[in-house]
Amino acid sequence: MENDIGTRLKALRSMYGLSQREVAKRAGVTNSTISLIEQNRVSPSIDSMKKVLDSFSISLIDFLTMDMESDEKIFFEKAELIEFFENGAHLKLVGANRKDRKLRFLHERYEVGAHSGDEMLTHNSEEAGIVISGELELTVGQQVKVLKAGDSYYINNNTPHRFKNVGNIECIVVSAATPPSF
Amino acid sequence: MENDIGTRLKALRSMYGLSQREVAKRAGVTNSTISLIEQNRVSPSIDSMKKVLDSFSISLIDFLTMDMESDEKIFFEKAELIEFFENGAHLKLVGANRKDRKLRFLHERYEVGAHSGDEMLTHNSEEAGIVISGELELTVGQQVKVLKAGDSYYINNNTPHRFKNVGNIECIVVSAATPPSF
DNA sequence: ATTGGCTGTAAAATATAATAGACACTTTTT
DNA sequence: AAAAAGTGTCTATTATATTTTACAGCCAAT
Repeated sequence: MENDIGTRLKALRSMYGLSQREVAKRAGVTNSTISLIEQNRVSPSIDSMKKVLDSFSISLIDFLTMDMESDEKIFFEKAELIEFFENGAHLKLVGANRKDRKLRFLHERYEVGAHSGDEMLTHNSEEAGIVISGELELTVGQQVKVLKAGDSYYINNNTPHRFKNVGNIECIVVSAATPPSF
Repeated sequence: MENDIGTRLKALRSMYGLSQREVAKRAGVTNSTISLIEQNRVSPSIDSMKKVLDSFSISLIDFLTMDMESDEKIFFEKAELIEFFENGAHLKLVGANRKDRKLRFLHERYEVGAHSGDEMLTHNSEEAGIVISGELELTVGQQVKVLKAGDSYYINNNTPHRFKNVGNIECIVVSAATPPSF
């Protein structure tokens, strides 16, 4: 990011939630100086700039190279998560736009009688989940269990498993796995 | 390296072999400014500093992080190369202090009748050399050749070879090999 | 030898950064 | 509600950076 000194300083200060006066006090300069720099009304001397950055305990190099804002989206409204259909369930992936995700975090919706299929699923990842509403029959290896709202599961790496909604209402599950398979 | 702005600028200018006036002209500042900065008499504004560095086409970040001087020694006087004895020859290795050398560059001196021994030498490296003075009998595999001043050789990887001074004066050879075995 | 050109530094003048104090607005406290 | 505290910006003043001009020293050319 190639923005000017003033914009950078304002962003940095905002990251720390400090006022210009607080930064100025810590840096041993006046708050007017901070204001003038942030407005790019002056080009600070290197010594002054260092004093200001010392109040954040960062170097001039770090200041010039750091990424001031992440464009990773943190909050998603319900309507924002795009639903897709896989393994008998309607799935919504949280953080689908994130680079280098370490998690696959899903909202799963099973209609009455829906199931993942006769074939067992296996993934090279650990998975955990919880039933939010409805009843889910979960088969893990040779074990079968009907999970109700509040019941949860944790499946190890490469363990065959499958799901089925055995209730009379749709079933909602929230699950997570790492590393992500998608 | 954590030295001050002035010292850094002076070192940078020296690397380019430019005068203060030439740098000033290119940067669009006065030579007095350059002088004052280099003496650390002033702390330049960030804008001024950038103008100066633009004349070298480097960024402030690069300026603050670059290594101003390499401690690799480039020139060695004759007396500086320490002589050691190996394989019948008195050897001097050029650049012995260099880290991560890719070359073994030797000055070799064979006394009259000296030789590398009955055993053939093999190295996992390619080697080339030239006879500076005297006569060297070089055996490479089954081939034998007497090399005089100006004659040279190139030996492939792992080819058995040996040397012998068959003249009546000491023989001088300069050789190089890569990758270096020492 | 003298002259000319190049080099970096110094002092005075000018320009700009930094300061001190005031202002208007917002938020919090009483 | 009013008062107090907090916020960033503005203006005039002070401090410091930058410029202009001059200087001394060194080296090369004549």
